[in-house]
Amino acid sequence: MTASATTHPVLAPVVLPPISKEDNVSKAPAPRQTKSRDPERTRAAILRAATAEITAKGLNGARVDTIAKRSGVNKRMLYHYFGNKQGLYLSVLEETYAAIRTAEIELNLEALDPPAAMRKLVLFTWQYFIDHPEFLSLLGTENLNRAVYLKKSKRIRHLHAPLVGIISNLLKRGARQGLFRAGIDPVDLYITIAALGFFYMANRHTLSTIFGRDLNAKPRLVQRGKHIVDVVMTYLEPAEKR
Amino acid sequence: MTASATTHPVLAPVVLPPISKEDNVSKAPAPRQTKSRDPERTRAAILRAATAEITAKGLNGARVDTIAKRSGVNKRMLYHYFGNKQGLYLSVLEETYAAIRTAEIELNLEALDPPAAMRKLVLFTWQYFIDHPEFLSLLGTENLNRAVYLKKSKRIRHLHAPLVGIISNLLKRGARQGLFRAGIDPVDLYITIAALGFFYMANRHTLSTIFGRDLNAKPRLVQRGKHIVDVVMTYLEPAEKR
Amino acid sequence: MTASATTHPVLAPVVLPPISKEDNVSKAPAPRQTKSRDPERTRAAILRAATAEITAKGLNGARVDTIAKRSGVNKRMLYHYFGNKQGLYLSVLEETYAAIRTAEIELNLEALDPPAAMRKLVLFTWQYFIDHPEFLSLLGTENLNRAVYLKKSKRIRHLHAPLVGIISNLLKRGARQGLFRAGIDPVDLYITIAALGFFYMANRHTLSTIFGRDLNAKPRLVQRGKHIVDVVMTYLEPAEKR
Amino acid sequence: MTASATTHPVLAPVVLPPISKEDNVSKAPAPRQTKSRDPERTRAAILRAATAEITAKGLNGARVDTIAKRSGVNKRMLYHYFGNKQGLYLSVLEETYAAIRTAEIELNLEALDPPAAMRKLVLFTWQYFIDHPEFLSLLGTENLNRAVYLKKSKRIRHLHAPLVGIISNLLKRGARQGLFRAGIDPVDLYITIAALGFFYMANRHTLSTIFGRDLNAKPRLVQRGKHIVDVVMTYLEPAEKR
DNA sequence: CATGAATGAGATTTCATTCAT
DNA sequence: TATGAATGAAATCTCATTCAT
Repeated sequence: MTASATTHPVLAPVVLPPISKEDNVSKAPAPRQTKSRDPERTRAAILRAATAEITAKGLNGARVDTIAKRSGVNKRMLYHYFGNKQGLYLSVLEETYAAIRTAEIELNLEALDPPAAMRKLVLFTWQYFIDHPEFLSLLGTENLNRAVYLKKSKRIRHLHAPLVGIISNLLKRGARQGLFRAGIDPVDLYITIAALGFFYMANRHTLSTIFGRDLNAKPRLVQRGKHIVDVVMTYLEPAEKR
Repeated sequence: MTASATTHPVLAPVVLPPISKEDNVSKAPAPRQTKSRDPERTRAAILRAATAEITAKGLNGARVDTIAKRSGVNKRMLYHYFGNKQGLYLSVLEETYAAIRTAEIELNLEALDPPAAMRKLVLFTWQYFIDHPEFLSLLGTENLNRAVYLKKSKRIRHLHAPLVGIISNLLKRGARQGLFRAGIDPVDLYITIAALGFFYMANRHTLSTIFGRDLNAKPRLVQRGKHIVDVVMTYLEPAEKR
Repeated sequence: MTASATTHPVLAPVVLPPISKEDNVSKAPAPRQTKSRDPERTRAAILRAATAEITAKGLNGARVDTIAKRSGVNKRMLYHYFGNKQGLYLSVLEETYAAIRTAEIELNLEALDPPAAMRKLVLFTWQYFIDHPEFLSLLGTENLNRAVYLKKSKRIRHLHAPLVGIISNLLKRGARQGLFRAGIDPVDLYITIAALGFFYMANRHTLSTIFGRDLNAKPRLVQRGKHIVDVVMTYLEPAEKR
Repeated sequence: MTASATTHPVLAPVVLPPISKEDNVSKAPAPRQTKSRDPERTRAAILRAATAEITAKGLNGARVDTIAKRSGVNKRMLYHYFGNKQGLYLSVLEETYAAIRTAEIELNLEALDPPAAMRKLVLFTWQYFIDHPEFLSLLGTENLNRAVYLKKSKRIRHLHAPLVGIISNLLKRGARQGLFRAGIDPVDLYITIAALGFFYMANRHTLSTIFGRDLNAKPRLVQRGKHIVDVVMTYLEPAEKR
């Protein structure tokens, strides 16, 4: 069973709005705002610039000066609001995780029948990775650090209970209706769903090089989406159906 | 269909010998070798230390001084053999890629029937990721760099043709015998096989944190191996079988 | 000859009330005073916080932000009342010197017979150093600066004439009555009296460390007081008595 | 009993050679030594410049750039040899303490009769404070820091046992011969000896200002030396003699 | 009078690389 | 070949002071 083309977000693009597009951050310094005195705005500007810089170059490669310049804010403010580079990084991490977890909840999967809900989740996840390379980069950076920053953040750990609950309910509903295999662990399944998209997108540069294919080409992205749905839905089919 | 326990490398540990174990690199400086005058040995020592340092901290986080100290070799030698830090990184990258590709070829998959060969490949890949965290780290680092170093290396690009050939042959043989679906692309399939293990292992630190599970625990690794085989083999089954 | 215990301020504690105890300055910001509009109070709060911060960390180590926070007063007020950090420091210096000189005059030494008056002065000085570590710190800081701030303050220089007068009278009275040696210079003597306590208290941290004794322990302080009185009174005895 | 003028180090100047004169450190950068490659010399140059800068301005007031410039050494070397500013400060502290303790031992007090030995020690100490203002400054700085650096240094703590031993022996010898009071504690006495000179010299800037006397004037220094000897020797006389 | 965000100058520290020995 | 001291450029971070509100 495959995803129907009409609902496919890559073919019918931008079904799911990007939350914080990297593209919005221009390299040129923002026009001097002559003492804006708007703390929230300043904080947000720094965070936006930091996300772009850190996800592009990693925590070690990112330059505080560059972040300050891009955000159009005095460097000193960066320390005022975030303490130091690491504090800034932690905030970027928290915001970035919060964004995807919030978007997932807003999918409202409870309202759909289990297979449709599952396809929607799988495609959403895939599309999210396409739209948010910064999320992928950040995961890579954080894992290189053995998640030391993530472990410091209480906020992040509490973000994930809802996700597991949603998937768990979905699997139970599906199993009760005889549409899904029984006994599937929601965390295992989520890891598999994420894995199929993450590896492709996060490693698109090396994979494109070693396999001599442009994995970023739009048709390939569409095809990969179908493939992922295919793999997951096949796996979920109850045994008697096979 | 699941992997039989008797062939499972995690249960029957260390079926595949690690090629360049990170563990071998102690943090203490190597015993002074009093003018070793053994170029190959010096080169290898530098490379080993550099692999450990770079995969632990990324290219930007790695310190040239630390690499020199760990390898017990004078810093000047490092520049003598590898030109600069980037050259050293490139060599690390090449060696690391060569190791996995060589190991794959040595699996001798042509000698097995298609499903057995496929299971072997899937489990090998999974086990390799478990044994070689440095490979995962390097991929992460290199993708953060948008594969700029990889693209410079002619050596690496030529390493991958055999892999695609092997998988392609395997799929064709299986399809001819009615054991696999037809029309599966070998690159797509390899990406899926790698994805299912890579994401889990590369992101084990963040995933363990956000889901409150120790993904490094041995029983979970065994279970994940079975899950991956299950997903892949189910996907490969021909339609009429389902 | 030793000080009698009944008049000893350490044994009969808190004979002389502390004027600006460091202890009163809590590290937590003072409760927001919602637009106090009480200039004197504001000034005093700043001065108290500044004394604590500057004497704890020196002029260079003190932070204007910290002083503002501790005093519960806006930073701008600090500049309003004291001009700048140096002006604030100068005010702290003046207040601190004024406090000890005022307390000395209030001893009313003229009313006592010379030996009793001298013992009272010596013990007062010793006790004052115990109760006012901030005074010792400030002297240290100011001398590191070669007294440049002190020299700017007309107020401070005029504070000391009375002290010299009091000691001078005391010595003359004692010599006339045959109780003290003749020809002792009051400034020399005051420096000696202060020296015997100052060095012990100001350097108690280093001295405790290098000699492996806790010089801050109360019994030791009592004993040191006796020792100082002993040294001074022995020195003052007329030659024929020895 | 007073010190005889003929042996007085201020009158017969420089009896005791200064160990590390601040004067030797010129403010102008040392002539570029074109890659001297003499580690000991480099280390010493940094230490000399650091001692001058830190004792003149305190730890917080001292500038790493200035130290580098004055020592004619690349700033980076400072971190190479001493880790950071605090490490450099600790080394300065250790060297400075070691210098006075070494000089004390070289007095060879055991060879003199007790009163002569005591006078020599008292005058040495006084003269040392005159010749080494950097020692006084450093004590002040360190006490402002509550001796946190000193406490870290094992080296310094072991330097002081000999000093206490020497004084202790001296007092015992003197008491046995009926020349000194019995029962005097060597640490108490040393603190008193040091106090009488330290306070005068360390606080000479403030004291000169508030008392309107130039305490740095040579005749006054001579007189103060006599006074200190007088105070100490009077105190040590056995009771029956008085 | 009151607030605390914002600033610029300058502080400490880091690091890949070179070079005298 | 081998050593590790030395370097310059640039990184992160600090701080007294000012200024819009």
